Amino acid sequence: MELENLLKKHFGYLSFKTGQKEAISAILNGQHTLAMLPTGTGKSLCYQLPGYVFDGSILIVSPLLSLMQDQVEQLGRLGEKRVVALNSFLSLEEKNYVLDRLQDYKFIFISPEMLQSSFILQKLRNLAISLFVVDEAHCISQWGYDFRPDYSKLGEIRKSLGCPLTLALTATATRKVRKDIIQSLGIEDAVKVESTIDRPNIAIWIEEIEGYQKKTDRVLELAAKLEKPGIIYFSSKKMAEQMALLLEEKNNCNASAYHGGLDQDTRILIQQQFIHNQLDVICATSAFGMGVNKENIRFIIHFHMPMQIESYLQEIGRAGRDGLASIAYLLYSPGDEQLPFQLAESELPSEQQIDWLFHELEIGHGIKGDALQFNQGTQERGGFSEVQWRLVENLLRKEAKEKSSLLDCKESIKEFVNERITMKKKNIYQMLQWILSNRCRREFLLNYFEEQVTSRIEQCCDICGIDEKNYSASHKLRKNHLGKIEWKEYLAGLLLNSELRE
DNA sequence: TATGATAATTAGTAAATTATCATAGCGTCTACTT
Repeated sequence: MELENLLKKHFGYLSFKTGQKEAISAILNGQHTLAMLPTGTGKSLCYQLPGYVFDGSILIVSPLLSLMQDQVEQLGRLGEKRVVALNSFLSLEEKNYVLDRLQDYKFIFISPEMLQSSFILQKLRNLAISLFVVDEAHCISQWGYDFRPDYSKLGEIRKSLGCPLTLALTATATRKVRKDIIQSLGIEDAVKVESTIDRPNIAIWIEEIEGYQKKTDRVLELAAKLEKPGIIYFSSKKMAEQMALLLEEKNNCNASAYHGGLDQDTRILIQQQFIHNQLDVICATSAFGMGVNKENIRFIIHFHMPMQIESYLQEIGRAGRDGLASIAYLLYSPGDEQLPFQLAESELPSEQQIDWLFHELEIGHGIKGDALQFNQGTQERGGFSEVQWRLVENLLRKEAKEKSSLLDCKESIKEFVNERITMKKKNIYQMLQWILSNRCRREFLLNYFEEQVTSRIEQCCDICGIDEKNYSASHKLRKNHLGKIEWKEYLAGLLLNSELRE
């Protein structure tokens, strides 16, 4: 059957979006594929459609529980019942039930952590997997080295599953990250489907603002003026909370904070409220956004700078999925880069901590046979954070297998940590360089992803010049003058603006 | 978590030491698993 017919039959669409057809054709040809498709262009279709062509099951590695739930529901709405998410939401009974009937499921979603369970892996080995999918594959590169080490083990997992046909999906990956993904998964011969990272309907505006208080005032001003809904990104949970309160008090707008420190239920609730237009503004940390399919987000403000250009693009990419004009502000105060630098260092263990740990190992809290055993509380006494400890444990286990002496182990762990810190710092410097540059913002970003500017757009960036009025709430009112006018909100906005000027 | 203001304590009723409390603080992100 023609691909278009399949598309119509199972999904009700008449034509493919950019890149979808190329990726799907490659998969159906039996070629490993790395597909870099812009956000909101239906990446999931790239494995859903082949699911109806292939006989076996599709195994999808997904980074977030909420993302898995979303995908399960989405497939459910399309009338597909053979879907399951294998994660900790399942009770033990449910999990056993599912594991006993794996072959009955067409689409199986799973986290990289779950794949580390030998019991589950054994069950999966007995299953006919026709396609192994890594969704949000840049996580391999972004998280795999330290934050979620299980991401870096997907290549091994894939091998132990018999090297099934593989599809890696992502929206933003530099050439280096793409290479990293391909190497890590062991799919060197993969077909690459690459589309531009440019989002012409998102204007980019960078503003240098002296001091923290002025920045706060500017955010309040922007949030009052700009057409909503919008997201404001922070690198601090506390700041996100404070700003949400300020927005509610001073701007009388529906705002809420969102960060990893909130419990699961609250997070789901806030995300739902935002998607259903009950909230105008989300004050978030980097925890918010992945898998949030909201079409009409009109602005993104960065109160703090992200730690790398890829993260910035992912975050602003959440605006304007409907194709309408949207704007991304980044507010920079000299010295802001200190925060990401400190974060980068605190994620990894220090040299002293590593020395201390190896001293512990030498004096007998050491290696028994193959197993590394630490006394309880070693993590605490060494002052290791959860992330640092996980990283060290993982590295030790890996290095102990390969290296003969403790000293060799120590040196190679130090080397690894140094390399990571250098990498992270380099990323921050590049971000900073972009902020401080006076070249066209878009051109710089495109070049960073080794793309060229093909055409100049009218509403580009602060360097090329844009008309800020295009993005204000009152502009929308004029534009929709013949339609429904929400006077109450309009007047409230005017009032707030005049209050702010005083 | 340090800082500073105020209060309480003490063989010595004036001044130094210690206790208590409120407050500001260059600011610290990301997920899965039992």
